[in-house]
Amino acid sequence: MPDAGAGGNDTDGQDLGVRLRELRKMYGLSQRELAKRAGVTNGTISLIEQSRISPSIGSLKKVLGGFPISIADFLTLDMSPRAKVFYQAKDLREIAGGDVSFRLVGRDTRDRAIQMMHERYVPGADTGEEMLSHAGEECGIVISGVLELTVGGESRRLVPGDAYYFNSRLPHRFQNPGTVDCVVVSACTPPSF
Amino acid sequence: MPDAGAGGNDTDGQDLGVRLRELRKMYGLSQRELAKRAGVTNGTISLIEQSRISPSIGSLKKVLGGFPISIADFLTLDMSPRAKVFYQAKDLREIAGGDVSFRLVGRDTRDRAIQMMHERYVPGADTGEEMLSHAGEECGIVISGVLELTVGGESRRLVPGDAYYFNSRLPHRFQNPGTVDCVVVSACTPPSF
DNA sequence: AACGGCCGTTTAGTATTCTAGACAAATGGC
DNA sequence: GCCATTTGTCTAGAATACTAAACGGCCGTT
Repeated sequence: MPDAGAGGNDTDGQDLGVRLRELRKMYGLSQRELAKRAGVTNGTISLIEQSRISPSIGSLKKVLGGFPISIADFLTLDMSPRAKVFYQAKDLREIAGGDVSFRLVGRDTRDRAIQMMHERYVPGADTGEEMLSHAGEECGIVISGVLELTVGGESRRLVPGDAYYFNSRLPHRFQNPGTVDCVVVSACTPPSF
Repeated sequence: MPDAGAGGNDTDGQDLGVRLRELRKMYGLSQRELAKRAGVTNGTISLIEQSRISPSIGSLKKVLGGFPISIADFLTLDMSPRAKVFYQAKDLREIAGGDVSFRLVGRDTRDRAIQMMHERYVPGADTGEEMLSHAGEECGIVISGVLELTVGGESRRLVPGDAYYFNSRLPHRFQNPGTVDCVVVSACTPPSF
């Protein structure tokens, strides 16, 4: 009887099986539905979710092929229920070390992997509502103008100095409801847009 | 005889085996040395590197435990021989889409995961030479002052407008050789510092 | 040449994963 | 209540990963 000793429960990161189960339920799929998509059997899904086996890379890749997320993104996925999304200007953290000082968005920056850009939204700009695409995180600071941001159903109007941080898997939408350009310094993971 | 069909060669990303081999050689280890560190046998390493088997998550985790890199970082690792490191100011790419326009550092931004900060180096500042730590990427733009940057033995003096992009596994060092503060907008992956 | 040592590869056997199918519990119609 | 579906779990057998030990190749020394 294969125990959890060999590789059943992850020693360093989270439990792989539990995360798969959560991810599957987030997509509202049954084990059999996912199995069919992924090209494996339902039993395999069950065993993995129970952490009774340590799937091969090939199998895990097949399974994760069932929904739009890469294997690396899955392994680094943060399953915390509801991370902070919106930040007031005063929430921006000012860090001052010995010789080096800097400002950064968000408080707990560990386990985050992002890329920053300098964006400009003309009045009336709208990115639409799509894009669950493959995982990733997005954050940014409003420099000038007004930005209407909708994330996972929750909507906010951000003014200069305000910032945001959310997981790209959540449906999101950017709009400029104002009459002047909206400048945002933003950042996101690989696929960008 | 197990063929490469089941999961030997990766269908989407790069070849996992080749990457492991390259990574191992970058650290100057033999298969047996790595096997001993990782707690597996040399044969396993050989088979994986030849892509004749698709290792289990547990095994791959053990193997990668041999050197300081996480499994997720390994899977997203860019193995291109010598990616561009230094960028002239004119090399910064200005992207202008329909409603959105932005400037970003580096040309091929796919498969990059970074986080940006606003740094200030006082005259004489020096980060030292350590920090291979766990993987990651670093990039940045010099805003004002002069930044002396050494990456993998190669050294450059960057002035305002210049930028850099390199893999954190390479030994690197930041210095301010000037008499005034040096301001840099930089970005890097999780561990930050 | 012959030896010892280290290298990557390969092979036979064991351990594990994965499949196909059966099982019990929960759900929804009628 | 009863049937039909669907759910997650479990079991026997096939397929695969992993181990332990060998093999041939290469280099430096004697």
